Amino acid sequence: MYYCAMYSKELVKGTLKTIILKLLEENDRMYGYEITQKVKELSDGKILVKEGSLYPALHKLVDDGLLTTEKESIGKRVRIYYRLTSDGKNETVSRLEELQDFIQTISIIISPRTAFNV
Amino acid sequence: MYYCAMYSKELVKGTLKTIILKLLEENDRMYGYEITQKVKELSDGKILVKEGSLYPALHKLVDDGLLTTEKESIGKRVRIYYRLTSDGKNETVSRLEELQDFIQTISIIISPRTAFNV
DNA sequence: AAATATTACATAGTTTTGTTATACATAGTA
DNA sequence: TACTATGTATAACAAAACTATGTAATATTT
Repeated sequence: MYYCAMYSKELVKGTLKTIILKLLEENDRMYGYEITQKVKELSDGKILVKEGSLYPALHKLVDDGLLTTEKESIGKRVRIYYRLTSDGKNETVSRLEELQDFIQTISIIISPRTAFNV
Repeated sequence: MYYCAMYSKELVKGTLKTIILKLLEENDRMYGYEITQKVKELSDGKILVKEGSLYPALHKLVDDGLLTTEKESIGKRVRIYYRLTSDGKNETVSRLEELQDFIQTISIIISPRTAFNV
């Protein structure tokens, strides 16, 4: 499982935590594997989150007080659900605003410019 | 001078080389300092490329055969112009396509979803 | 019944990328 | 004189994600 199958590694960097926060904003609570599948689905298989990326990121978000965890037993298996804290909700909003602004800036830079519109 | 003044560091990562290539695609040849100023201008001061980011990136692009250099003396000062090679032109096109595709994917992921449009 | 794939979490080691800080040097301005 | 702008350069460090690996339960296929 790869965080990036279609896109070069560098390109995708820095968006994972924001994506996690965004998904938790609209899904109340999710567990790790569920997040990987949701990203895969939404990106049409173009972004495949690896465990080696996901779990460190989730643990960091918990350490930073943005997420809380709830352990749940599914048969003999343990599942760890993640949920946004109040701080996490605020952080999600500001990170999404930043990402949207960044996308707009990058779009301007890489959009074609000619002698007419410079 | 910072590569990222307004945006969190992680977010901006991975786009610098593509930005450099794009600027050289439309400007025939540019020197380092000129690139930093152009990015600053186009991003409205939101992306400030640092020397420590720029020159290693430029050298890497030269090593990879995507750019060639031309030294020029301006008074007693030496200025190094960079220009796309044939490979560099091809690489620019594919990198721009990839970045545009990626932006679209990310936009889908972070766009609001409700019970109505899932 | 055995083999394989999927679900589910976890981490050590490495690589990539960019930043911070610093260095050298010329030219213009307060 | 000191500061700012122009101009190139690199060593040391930090952040982020990847590769590879490990454990283990469940479901599916052969």
